[in-house]
Amino acid sequence: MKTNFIPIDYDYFDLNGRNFVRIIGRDESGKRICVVDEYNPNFWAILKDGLSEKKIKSLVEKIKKIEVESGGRKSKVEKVEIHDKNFLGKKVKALKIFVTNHKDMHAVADKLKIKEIEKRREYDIPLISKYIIEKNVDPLVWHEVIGDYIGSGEFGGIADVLKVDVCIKANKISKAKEQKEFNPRILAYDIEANELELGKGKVLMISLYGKNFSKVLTWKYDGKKQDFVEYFKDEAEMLEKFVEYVHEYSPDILVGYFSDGFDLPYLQSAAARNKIKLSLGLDQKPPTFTHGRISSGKISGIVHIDLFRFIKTVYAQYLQSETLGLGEVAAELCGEKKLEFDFAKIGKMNGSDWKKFFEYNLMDAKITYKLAEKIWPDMLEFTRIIKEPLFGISRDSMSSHVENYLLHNLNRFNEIAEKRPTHDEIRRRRSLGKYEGAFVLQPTPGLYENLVMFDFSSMYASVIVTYNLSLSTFLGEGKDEKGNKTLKFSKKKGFFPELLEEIIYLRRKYKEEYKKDKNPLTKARSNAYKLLANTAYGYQGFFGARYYCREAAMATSAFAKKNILEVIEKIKKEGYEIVYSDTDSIAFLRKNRSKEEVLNFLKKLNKSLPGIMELDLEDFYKRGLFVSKRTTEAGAKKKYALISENGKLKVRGFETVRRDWCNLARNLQKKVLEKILREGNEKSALKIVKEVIKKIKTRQVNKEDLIIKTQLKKPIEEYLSQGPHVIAAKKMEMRGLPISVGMLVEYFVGETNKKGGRIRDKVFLPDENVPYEIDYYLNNQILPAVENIFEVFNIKLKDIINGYSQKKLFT
DNA sequence: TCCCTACCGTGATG
DNA sequence: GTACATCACGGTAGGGA
Repeated sequence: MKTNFIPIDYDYFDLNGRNFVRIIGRDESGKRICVVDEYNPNFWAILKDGLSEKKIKSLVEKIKKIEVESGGRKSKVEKVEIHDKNFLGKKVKALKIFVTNHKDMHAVADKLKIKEIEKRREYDIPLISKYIIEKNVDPLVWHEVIGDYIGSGEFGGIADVLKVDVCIKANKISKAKEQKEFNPRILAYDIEANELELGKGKVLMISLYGKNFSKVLTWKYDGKKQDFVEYFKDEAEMLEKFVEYVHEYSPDILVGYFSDGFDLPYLQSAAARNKIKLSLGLDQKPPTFTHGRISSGKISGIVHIDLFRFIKTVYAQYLQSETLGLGEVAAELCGEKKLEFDFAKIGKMNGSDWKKFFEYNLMDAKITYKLAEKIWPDMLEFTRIIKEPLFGISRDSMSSHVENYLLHNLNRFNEIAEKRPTHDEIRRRRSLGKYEGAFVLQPTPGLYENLVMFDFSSMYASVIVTYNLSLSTFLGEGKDEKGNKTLKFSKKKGFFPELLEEIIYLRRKYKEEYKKDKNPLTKARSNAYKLLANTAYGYQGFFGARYYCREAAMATSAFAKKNILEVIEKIKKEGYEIVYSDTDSIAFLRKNRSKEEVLNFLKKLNKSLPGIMELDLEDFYKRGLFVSKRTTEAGAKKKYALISENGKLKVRGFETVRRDWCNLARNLQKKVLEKILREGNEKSALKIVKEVIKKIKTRQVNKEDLIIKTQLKKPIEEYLSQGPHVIAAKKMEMRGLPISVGMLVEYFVGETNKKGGRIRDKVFLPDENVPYEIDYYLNNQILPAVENIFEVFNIKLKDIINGYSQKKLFT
């Protein structure tokens, strides 16, 4: 038989000691399909230079005899092939060694620590990745499969157990001629429990939301029944119905928010307590959880996605949200609002409280669904570009994404993959310490007019490409004419810079396409390449990378610095005044020159840049404000505010954009900056400050504007320094409130009977009925937020706050 | 108890 | 352990006067 299908989930199983890949997908009519494919596990043995053919032949014969046995399974070397390959850009002779079972490759590799073999590689690459690389069965891409139906009892009875429409043993899989659109069936879920801690409480309700599908399941009968809720006799019955509904809906993707850390393990433990099986998998098996710092919940045949994890690694840097909670993220990305619910009520709820609770729970499932739909294009594009299955794509770190992209493209260079670093190697790399990073120019404080900002596009990536900086092109240390130490890199293009050049090229191409045709897919594609390009530099400096090269990372930042300093000199020579520069951007004064002149100059500059380095116009700005540091006269770096010609504000580094300052200070600072930038002077801004000072002194400020939020970054007992937020967290713990690493701790500074003293002795939780301390908010929040801004205009705000220089107020 | 400084810790920039 | 270095700044810890 022959059919088109799209691979969604990958797994493998053993039969008679051999590995078979099991792909779950859909065919073009939407039927769920299982494709079983053969895979012959293999790894590489790179031979020592200059072995004679005779020697190699006898070595091959020796290797062919290797057998290992572990856990009742026997594996042997099935086949050995001799290949001409590249390793880190160098030509090598290598043996491709096929082993019966993937799990025994380590054991076989261990037996090859012999003098003729220089290195053993690729036994540490997961089977599914190797399979995709070798057989080109790429995830979320349409394929044509030719094969035979799997009958009852065949392949370990796979067709009897799996809840799929068709089961096929593949004979040949190739790319489909036509790439149709693919819309996965997404089902979102969310649970509520009476205790947050795993294993402690019970699951009170479960909500499900999908296309034309909306359910709330519960076993709580308090008050009158709601017509949108399904009631069950107990928790166990509810859990069983949940499993049934999941199978009925038949999702490709089951999605939750923080569900790796909460919902799925909670359901699993509730099922265990009730002595039932949470048989969510297409093979009727319960979810499994990978070990690791954060465990990942895997459901066989259905891709379980914890949206929070994908958003955290891939999306977070582009979000304005101060936390990555479902409410804030969904509000920003899809304009969906969470409902309100007072969790303090749990335990003493009446009928209408329950109704609210059910609605709240369902709304969470609904906005999770909407969010999943919204970011589906990004997950799809990431999957197609990196070629790893969706399950990993939605959870992997950025370094893994870069690395997987490399691994899936090495074949084009006939390259054997480098191994993962060992623990010892990681320790060594980490012990090397920091190397010199970017250049930041110290600005002179002041209010400037008519600024121009240039910036390099994907600067570090284009430096890597331009100067060919990578592990495989690193030649070692050398000396320049003056005898200074240098790092040498070969002229011959390495695969890393070459792939990166392609990424940059594709990024530019898809960015243009997006400009012409603004749709979520072209945007997601362009964005994925941008992220890869931006992370490539960090990857080479990352201690856990296969292609770690500290020298390449050092050289990248050094060449970047050299280039930007040269451009700064050229801009100065042209007669402009430089105001600021950080890493890849330069701000300078246009003075009386026209924009055309500036743009022509930019063109001229670009012609002088090496390789693929490219300088862009970031924008023209009407005004810009730079302030001094708090304690010295020197200009502060990474702290400025600009207003563009169409009136848009760009605020960087100021307290306005820092979430660990109270809203009163942040909002006031923002208003002050805006007034000054719009009006070109400080007059009306000063008025606003005075009003706020008065409000504080007369206790007219709402407490919510005084709350300070700080993240708890580690368990409280690990803190050496008892800062205010640690004290607040301790207070919460004493009261039995849930605290966890990563949460935002909220507190305010209140009045106590002692004057002065430590802040931490005056920390109160938001609900404590204590008046706020006027002096603290004046001197530690408002003053520091605006003092330096007014100093630019020679106004001493300290005197005004303390009421010394009343005369000055009215000048 | 006051004052100074080193260090801790968070969260920003690019 | 989960891309990099650079920077600002509040607040505590801890020693000396």
